[in-house]
Amino acid sequence: MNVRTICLAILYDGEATGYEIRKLSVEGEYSYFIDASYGSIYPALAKLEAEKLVVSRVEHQEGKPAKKIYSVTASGRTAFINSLFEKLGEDEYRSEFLLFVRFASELPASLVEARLNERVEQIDAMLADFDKLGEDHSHPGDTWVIEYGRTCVVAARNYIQAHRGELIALARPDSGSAAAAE
Amino acid sequence: MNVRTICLAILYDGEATGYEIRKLSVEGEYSYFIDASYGSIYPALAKLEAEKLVVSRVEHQEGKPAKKIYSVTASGRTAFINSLFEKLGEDEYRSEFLLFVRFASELPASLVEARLNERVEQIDAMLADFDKLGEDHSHPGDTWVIEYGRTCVVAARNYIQAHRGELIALARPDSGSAAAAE
DNA sequence: TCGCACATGTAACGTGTTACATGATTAG
DNA sequence: CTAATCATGTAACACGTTACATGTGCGA
Repeated sequence: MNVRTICLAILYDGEATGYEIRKLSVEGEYSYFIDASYGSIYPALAKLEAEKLVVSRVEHQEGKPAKKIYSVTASGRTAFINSLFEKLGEDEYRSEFLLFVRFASELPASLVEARLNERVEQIDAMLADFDKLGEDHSHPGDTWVIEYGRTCVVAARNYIQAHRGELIALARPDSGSAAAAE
Repeated sequence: MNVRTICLAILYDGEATGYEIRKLSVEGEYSYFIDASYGSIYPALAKLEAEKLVVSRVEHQEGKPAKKIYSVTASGRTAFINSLFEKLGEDEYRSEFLLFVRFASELPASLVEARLNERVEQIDAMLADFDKLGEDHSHPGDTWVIEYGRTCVVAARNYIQAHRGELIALARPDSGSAAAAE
């Protein structure tokens, strides 16, 4: 799943500028698919325009830089939807957290405990984000996707809470008067 | 999480060749962290050796190409464990499946249903893999990681089964005598 | 007045993949 | 006889990130 596809997906729901697309991809509902930077979005949009899959119009604003507002063309819509008919690529999941966990036995118990706590906090923050995203679900499939995400994340949280003790027991006991990190 | 780190992690548990490291990263227990190709592993190993974090010895075999067996040095171990003390990078999850789902309302119900079925089958295959991996857990942290993975994947499977109807209802009704894909 | 939000874009760089080059043995 | 497994490595390429360049207005 490349930046190109994400641009088309976002524009499918309505026009947007490169600046807005990046925001959506980093903070918004699309942040669960990709994290794109300006350096990839602007060239992708330019290429898409050259291929006539999107068109742009410039809007001048007083006091702010001019905007270049993109929207999909009919052939852009067709191309995007057609791409969804093709065989899906596999999901990919990369986790530094799990690599850390795997080596818990080589690390001090206080560090393992601290990282486990951090992780639960991160999950709680994500859950709060999901709640906010769930409120304005402009796109019909959004709710399903958000609830799918929530379900997985809650399962992860429960697992951590239920099995944190086992992992800490595996870790190296803290020497002496370890009050340690929090 | 780069190839370099994965090489150190794998070698931490015992010596291996570049060929074996790739296999582990694609098929084995490390496939849940990364999918590395020869083109990235061999150069990474060479660089690691230049930095004295690993050493190699060549083993000649009759009938087969010579092997270059790598193992970590003391400073390699230290460097790896020290890197685990640093702030963890965030997990990243990319899913073409979820992008597909988001646009279910633009797609034929038969296609949506077929993809949902495929997905459940894929999850079942993963679950079977987890069972096999669970058998020989040489590393103490492995069991925890595998059970964490299993928990998340089972939650996803349950969600799909419980809410498949809603998604199919959202999709475009199949025209006419649609018996469609399976 | 300092830095942030708005807004677009490019150039250098990093990191990884795909395809190529090479070559023997073994199983179907 | 064909394909796969073992085994290492390089070169071309794709794709993306970081940092830079440029500039205004607004709130702390």
